[in-house]
Amino acid sequence: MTDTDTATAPERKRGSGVKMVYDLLRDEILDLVLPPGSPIDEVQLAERFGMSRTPIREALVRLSGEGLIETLPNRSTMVANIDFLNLNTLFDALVLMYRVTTRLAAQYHRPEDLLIIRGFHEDYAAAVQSRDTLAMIATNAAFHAAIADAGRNPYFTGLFRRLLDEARRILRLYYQSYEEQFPQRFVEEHAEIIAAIEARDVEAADRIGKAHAEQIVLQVQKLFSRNDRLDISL
Amino acid sequence: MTDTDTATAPERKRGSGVKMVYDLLRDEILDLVLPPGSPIDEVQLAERFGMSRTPIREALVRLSGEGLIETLPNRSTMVANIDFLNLNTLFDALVLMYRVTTRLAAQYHRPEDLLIIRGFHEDYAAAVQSRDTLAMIATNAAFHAAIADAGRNPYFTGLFRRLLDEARRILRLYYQSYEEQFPQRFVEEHAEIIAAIEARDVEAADRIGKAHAEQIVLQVQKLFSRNDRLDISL
DNA sequence: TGTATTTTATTTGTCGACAAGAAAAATACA
DNA sequence: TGTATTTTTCTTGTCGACAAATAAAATACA
Repeated sequence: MTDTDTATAPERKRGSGVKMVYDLLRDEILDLVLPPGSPIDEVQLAERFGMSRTPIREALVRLSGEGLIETLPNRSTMVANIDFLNLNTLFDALVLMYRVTTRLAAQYHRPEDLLIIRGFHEDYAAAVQSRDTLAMIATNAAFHAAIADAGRNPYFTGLFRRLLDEARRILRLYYQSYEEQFPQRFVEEHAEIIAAIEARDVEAADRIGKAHAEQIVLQVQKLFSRNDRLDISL
Repeated sequence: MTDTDTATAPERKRGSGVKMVYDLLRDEILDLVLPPGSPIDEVQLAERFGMSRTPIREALVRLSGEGLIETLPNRSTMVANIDFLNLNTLFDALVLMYRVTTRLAAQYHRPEDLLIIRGFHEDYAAAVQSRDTLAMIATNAAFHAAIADAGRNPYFTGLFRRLLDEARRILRLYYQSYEEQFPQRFVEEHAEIIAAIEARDVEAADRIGKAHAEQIVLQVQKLFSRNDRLDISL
């Protein structure tokens, strides 16, 4: 938007353009800076980043592969909509992956994994402390992704990351409406999860992971049912 | 390879090139026509399909997003290797997804889903009858993907499809070495799965799905342990 | 005024060309 | 002969331009 965007990029390394565009667009989509349905203009992006349409296009193909943007043949491309009618399928998948990844982490984690997990745990706690909503959402996702990594199953990790991404967008909506509700509780639950993993207590990890996930799902569902009622009454 | 490839494509619709290349490469990769590690040359593909490198490139980006090809920056592109050391993670994920998708299908399927599922079931039986290995592998994957579709959870379906793809490559190896062993048994198990789904018996679907998956995994594992011993003894 | 048809405008998909990067080949040097 | 350095070759990443496809605007017609 400012002229610094075009000015500050006279030279850049050869393969770095796509990644830069991909990362930035992804963050903007997940943080709802680009809300669902926003049109995406290749030419505009090309001008903004000071590069040709080719690398932009590659980044868009990547994002489309992950379902973050939708593309009408020969016509517009836009940020993927959130399918509110089928949120339950997202929640089902999230709960199962929470359980499975926490379980596997308890089984297969190595000492160095715990350092990383604890790092994100502290980041999340700090974000809660400073009431930084966006940081809370992002570090929460990073925390659980780190746990999944410790479980060492790339297939589960891959799906879980996608689910957490989608959840990021929904949580963003959530925290837009009702701020500062119960994140402290999540901090404590995260600590319990870490303890179960460290103790290699698979069943406890499963149980706590499931409870944690269902806790979140329940709260979000409550929010949406409230919103639904509002929508109807208006 | 033959000159018909370049001759037969003077005109083609606008957005169809990528899909054509994508579909064909995908099949060739999954059927091991292009074995793991095969180099992929953009220019060569462009000549073969009679188009420029741009649509080829887009198809490759897509395939890379699904993990079917690996790409070294500024250097070669090749068919993704099979990670034999971590096959257990694939099997873990497969067994879980077999269970989950069969379960959901028992819960949420509609009458028309059963028609599709039965269709693939018969295709598979026919392939077994005619001892067409490649068709067996492909229709088996299609059968289970159809069940997943009937479960109506796009996240699970997406992961399951990826897993079935990867499994297709492994089964291809398997049937290359030891032909015609026990596919008839699978036909019967498939029939049992359909029955459980139709009866909406969730627990039975889960149980049979799990048993079916573990059956396959066990056989494949047996094969590979046999191969390992061979490798060592040579 | 309302609808059908043509024209324009905008955006995408594809192309051919060129330059950067990395490996392989060739050369220089001990 | 063996190693280091330069040169060449080959492949990829990026660019600017053009044509096809579609939507929007303009026009014709009732």
